[in-house]
Amino acid sequence: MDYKDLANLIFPDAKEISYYEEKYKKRDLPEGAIVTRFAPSPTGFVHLGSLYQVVIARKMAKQTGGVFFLRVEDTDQKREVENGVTGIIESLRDFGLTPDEGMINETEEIGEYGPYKQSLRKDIYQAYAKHLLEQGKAYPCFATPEELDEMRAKQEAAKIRPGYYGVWAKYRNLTVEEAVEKIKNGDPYIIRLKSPGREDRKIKHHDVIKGNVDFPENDQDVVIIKADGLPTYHFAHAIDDHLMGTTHVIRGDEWLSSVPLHLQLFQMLEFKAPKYAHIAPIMKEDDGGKRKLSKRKDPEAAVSYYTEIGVPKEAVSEYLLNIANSNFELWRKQNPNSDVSEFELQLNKMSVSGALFDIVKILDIAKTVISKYTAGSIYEEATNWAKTYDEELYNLLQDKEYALKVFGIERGNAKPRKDIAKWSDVKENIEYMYDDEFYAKERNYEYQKVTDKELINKIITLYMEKYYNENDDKQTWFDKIKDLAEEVGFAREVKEWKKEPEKWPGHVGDISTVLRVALTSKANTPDMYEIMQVLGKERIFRRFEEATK
RNA sequence: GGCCCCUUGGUCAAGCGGUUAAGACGCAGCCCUCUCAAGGCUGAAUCAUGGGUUCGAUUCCCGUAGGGGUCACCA
Repeated sequence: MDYKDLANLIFPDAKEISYYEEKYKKRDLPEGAIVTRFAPSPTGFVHLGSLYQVVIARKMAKQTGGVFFLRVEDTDQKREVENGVTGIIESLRDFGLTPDEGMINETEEIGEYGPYKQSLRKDIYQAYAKHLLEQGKAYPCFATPEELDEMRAKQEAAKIRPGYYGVWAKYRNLTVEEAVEKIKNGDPYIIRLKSPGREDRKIKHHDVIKGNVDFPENDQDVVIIKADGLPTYHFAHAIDDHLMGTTHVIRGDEWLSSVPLHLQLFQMLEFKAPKYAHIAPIMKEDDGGKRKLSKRKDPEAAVSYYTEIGVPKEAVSEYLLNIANSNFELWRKQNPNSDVSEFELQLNKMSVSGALFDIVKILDIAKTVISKYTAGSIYEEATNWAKTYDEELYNLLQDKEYALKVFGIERGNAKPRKDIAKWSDVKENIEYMYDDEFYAKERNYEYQKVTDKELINKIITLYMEKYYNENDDKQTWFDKIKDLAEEVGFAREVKEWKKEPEKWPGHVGDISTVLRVALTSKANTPDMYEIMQVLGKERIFRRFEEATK
């Protein structure tokens, strides 16, 4: 009896690996094309850190004419969540990050290298496991969980390196006969790699992001096929990324320490190893210290958070790109209107240590992004957001023609307004432009500098009776406010007043503030002339009359 | 604890043996023919620490401290 007999006993139906090697042809791609992937567990949850990886992986593929695919890693049934795959795909779509191939919903997929769901690839993994068994590069291990616990306890007590390796690898050197007997006897087992590594030898690894990193060789006989017949992550990674033609494995740096194992696996399977790029995690300040952004503790760790508060998807992507390559910011400044696809991302320029997450900066980017939208796209996006998240706003926006006028205030010019960072800001930004809302709410007329009610009423009345003309252009309009200021004894020009502030009780700005507050019940608003244009004479006068009561 | 990685202003960071140590967010002040949001200008603020190497270290080497990751039949 030899290894072949053992292999046949364990996996009698597995195909030859040549079958798969031929089935999955080398990808026909241009020179330098990069193939990347996103390989989540189907939990339905997408972490900001995962989105970060996706932004980077997809961008690298796109900018080199390569492929970015989605593979579902569901080899751990405990992690599975109902409709988890759909949840992930939808989250990615919300950010405009659709994969070129892979799963497209819970059950369907596109692409020539499938199945893209690991649980459906069981026969593939078993074929390769059989191949290793045949060569004596893997073996069945009969250790029970209790046995392993006991071993670990002993190792811990003796303060030696824990794990299944060397002399501790109890079933490593069983003869084929002994193994066969145990199997025939019905003893449960899993398949382990027979690691040829030695802990006292170093391997050199060049990581695309981390640079040169030296590790001891892997000498652990890791599990490659579990009791349920499914592979462990490590084994699946090697098989899948080989067969699917991944050129660059871009993943979180919690995987960095598995590199020696992975490299060993590729070598033992006689595969060409991919390049690895290990991304530093996005961190969060936690009383003085840093820690990874946490799914449980931090709402902003979930990408759905940004969709919910209505941060535009480009803003999130740009922020992430900015963390990835800080020269992105400079590029954006020089190319304010270029598409991000024109920016060339460089993996080797990425930071090796984790950046603290900065929501303020994300919102700043969002403001700039939104400021470039036309009134029309703001209307579309805000309405779309409001439909699911804010019914009141959605109702306000029903009169599209009017909403467009409101959103058009100080927009579409060279220096557009920059006051909306997220769609959830919109309502309070435009509410006062709607009469129903305006009159329904309690109005606090805080006139700032001018406090005398008589004078306030005089200013408003004078303005209505003597100065307001709906046909005035902006210059004339403002000149008239100056005239009004003069008439009530205020300075015409702010500058003049600043030179000799004791000469007048106030300046034209104070007068226009009175009008602004009377009109909107707010001390700060966008350009008052444009607001008045949108409101129209009748509504303006009604508001003024209301204010003088 | 073993192994691996990291350390420039409050934050993101450029830098790669000689620089007045970029830039952005935030903060403060000023300016901008009405207030805001912007925009412009100005300012405060950084090389963890101790040793080397060198004519010269933020930059190279070693130690220390601090931080992060990892040590599963989870990914």
